[in-house]
Amino acid sequence: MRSGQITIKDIAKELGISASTVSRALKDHPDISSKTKEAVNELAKKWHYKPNAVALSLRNSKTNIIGVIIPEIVHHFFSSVISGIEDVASKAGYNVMIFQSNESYEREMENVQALLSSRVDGVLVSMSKETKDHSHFRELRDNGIPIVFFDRVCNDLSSDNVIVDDFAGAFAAVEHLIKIGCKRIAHLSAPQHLLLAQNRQKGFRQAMSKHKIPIDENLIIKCDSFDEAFLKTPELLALPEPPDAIFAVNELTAAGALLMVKKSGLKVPEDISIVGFTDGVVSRITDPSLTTLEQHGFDIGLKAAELIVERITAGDMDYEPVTKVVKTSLIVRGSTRPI
Amino acid sequence: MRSGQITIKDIAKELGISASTVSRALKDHPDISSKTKEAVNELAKKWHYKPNAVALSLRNSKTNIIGVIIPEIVHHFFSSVISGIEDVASKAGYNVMIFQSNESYEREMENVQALLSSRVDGVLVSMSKETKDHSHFRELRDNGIPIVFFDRVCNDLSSDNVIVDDFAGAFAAVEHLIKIGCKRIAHLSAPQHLLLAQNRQKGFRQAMSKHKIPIDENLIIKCDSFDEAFLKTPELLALPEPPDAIFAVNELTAAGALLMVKKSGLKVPEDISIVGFTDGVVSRITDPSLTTLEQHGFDIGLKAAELIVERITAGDMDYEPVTKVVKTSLIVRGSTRPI
DNA sequence: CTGAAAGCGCTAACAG
DNA sequence: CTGTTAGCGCTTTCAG
Repeated sequence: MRSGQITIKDIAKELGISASTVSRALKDHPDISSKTKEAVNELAKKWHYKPNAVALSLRNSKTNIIGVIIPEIVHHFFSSVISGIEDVASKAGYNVMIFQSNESYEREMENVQALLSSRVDGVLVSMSKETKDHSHFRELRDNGIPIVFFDRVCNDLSSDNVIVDDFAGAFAAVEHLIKIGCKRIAHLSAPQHLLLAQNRQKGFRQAMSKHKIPIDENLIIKCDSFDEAFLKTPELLALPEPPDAIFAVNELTAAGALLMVKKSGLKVPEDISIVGFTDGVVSRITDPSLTTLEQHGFDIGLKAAELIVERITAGDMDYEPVTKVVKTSLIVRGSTRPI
Repeated sequence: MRSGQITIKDIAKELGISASTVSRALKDHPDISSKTKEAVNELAKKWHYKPNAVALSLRNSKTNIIGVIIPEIVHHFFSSVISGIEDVASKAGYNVMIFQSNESYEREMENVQALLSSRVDGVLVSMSKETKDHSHFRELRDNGIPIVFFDRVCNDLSSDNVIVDDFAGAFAAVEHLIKIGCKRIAHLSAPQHLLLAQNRQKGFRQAMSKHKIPIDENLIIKCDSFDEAFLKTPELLALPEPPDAIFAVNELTAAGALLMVKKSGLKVPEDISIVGFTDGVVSRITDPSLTTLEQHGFDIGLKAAELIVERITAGDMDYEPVTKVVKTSLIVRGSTRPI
C-alpha cells in the first residue's frame, strides 16, 4: 500500500486526466461531463479519497477549527460547556481544539500562542483565575481572530461574552433563603476580581437589603472549594452568632459545607439551609441533595459556539460586541427547608 | 492594519531579502550572517511573527495534532483522561482535537472521517457502547494513522490499548466485601460486549469462587446508570433473599443504589455494603461516601498520549501492539462496614 | 552567505 | 468540456 493518503493527483493520474478536472468533478461542477464525474467519483469512493483539510486550510486561509481555552476540563460545568461547543461546532463543520490553562496565566499565554500558530478561525475562552492582563487576547483580535469569552469574562476588554446571570441567580437563591425564614445568611465567595464572583455577591447583598436584613460582614468569606469549605465552615459555625443558612458560590463548596455542618452535629435543613451554584452530579447526590442554581453549562457552550461561528462567517472584525446572558434556574431540593 | 497574519514573505519584503533567507535566519541556520539573523529576528519579534502551522503541516505531512474520540466529555473519568492527554500532548508539542461520539456508532464514524480529513498524526479512542464493527478504525490505520484505544477497547482488532485492570480491581473489591463478612453480593453490570464489563464481572465471579461463595445469578443484573439503579435496586431488595452487598460497575450506579437502599429504610453500611468503580467527585460526596476503585483516569490519559506520541515519532506502522494496564486502587470509605 | 525554484494538496482564473 | 498555471506559507535542494 502507498504511504500517506490518497490525493486528487493519484486519481488524476489513474484516470489520465488533470487534477483540476478531478477537483471539479468531485464538487459536481457543471462544466464536467457526467461520464468523467462518474469515473472520478467511483474511483474516489473505491480508494476512500478524503480531501486534505490541511491543503484546503492553506488555500482558503480558513482552518475550520475553533480553539477553546478553559481553566480545567475536569469540572462538570466546563465539560458541559465543551460538550455544547462540540455539538454546535461539528454541526457547523468545525473541529474543536482544546487547551487547558490549569488556572495559570503563563499557560494561558502559551495556549494563545499555539492558537495563533494553528491559525484557528475563532477562539472561545474562559479565563484563568490568575489572569489580570489581557494583552494576549488582544493579540488574537489584532490578528483577525474573533474571540468569545464565556463564564469567566474580561471586564475591561470590550468583547463578546456569554455569561450566566450570576446576579439574578444569587438574588433568587438568597431571596429563597429569606422566604423560608433564614435571617443570618453566610456567603462563601470566590476571589473578587472575577466578574462572576462580584455579581454573585451583589445578588446576595441586594436580596438582603431588599428584605431589610442587616448584612454581617463576618458572614461573607472567601471560600470557593471543597477543601476550603472543610476549613472555613467550622469557623463560621463557631461564631457567637452562627449562620442559619449558607449560600455558596459553587457546588463543591456547598457540598463541603454540607458535610461539615452535618459532621458538627447540626441538621440540614432543620438547623441550617444550604444553597449552592451550578447543578452538577454532585448536587443531586449529596444527602440531603442540594438546592442550587442550574447554570446550564451546555447552553452556554451552545450559545458561545453559535456566536463565534457567526463572527467567523461574517468575516468582519469590526463588530459591536454583544453579551449574551443565560438565565439560571433555582432548583429547590432537600438542603433548604420547606416554607 | 493588514488582514491575516504576518508571513515570512512580509518580513523578507520589508528587509529586501528573500523568503528563504528569512526562513533560515529564523531557525538559526549556520550559513546566515549574524547581521541578517539579527535583523530578521528583531523584525519577527516586533511584528509578532508566528509560523503558520498549516503551511508547515502541508509541507511536512505532519499536523502535530492528536485526535481524541470519546463517548461523552461530561463524565469525570473521561474528562480526567482528556486532561492527562492534553498535558502530555502540549508538552510534546501536539495539539488536541476533541470529538464526542455520544455513544453513537454513526457519530463515531463521522468523527473518524473528520479525523482522516484533518490528517491528524494519531488518534486516541474510547469506543462508543454501540460500536461492534471496527472497520472505520481499520481505515485509520490503513492510512498510516496510529491508534491507541483506552478504557473501552476493541477485542478483535489487534491494537495498542491502555486499560484499567478491571479484573484485578473487581476482584479486590469483591474480596474486600467478602472479608468484611458479606455473603450475598449483587453485581450491577454493564453490557457484556464491552471488554471492561466482561472483566469486571470475571473479577467478581473469581473472587466469589475463590472464597467458595455460591453465585446467585439473580444477583447479577445489567444496570449501569444512576437512573437505572433507581429502578433496579428496589427489585433486588425485594428478592426473597436480598443481597447484603452491592458491587456496582461504576460510580453513578453505586450512588443511585446507595440512595435507593437508604430510601428503602435500610442502613449503609450496617445492612448493606456498597462498592463502586471510578473515584470521581461523586464517590467522595455521597453520605456515607463510597468505597470504590480509583481508576486513575488522568494516568490513563498520560499513558495513552505517551504511547501515541511514541508511535507517531517512530513513524513506522509495522509495530507490535502493546497493552498497558493501569492498576486500580481500592479506596475504602464509609459505604462498606469495617472488618 | 544568499537567491531562485520546486513542491506539499487543492482550487480558480484563464485559456483553449 | 478540459488542461495549464499560479498561489496559499514554508522549507530545502541546487546554484551562484
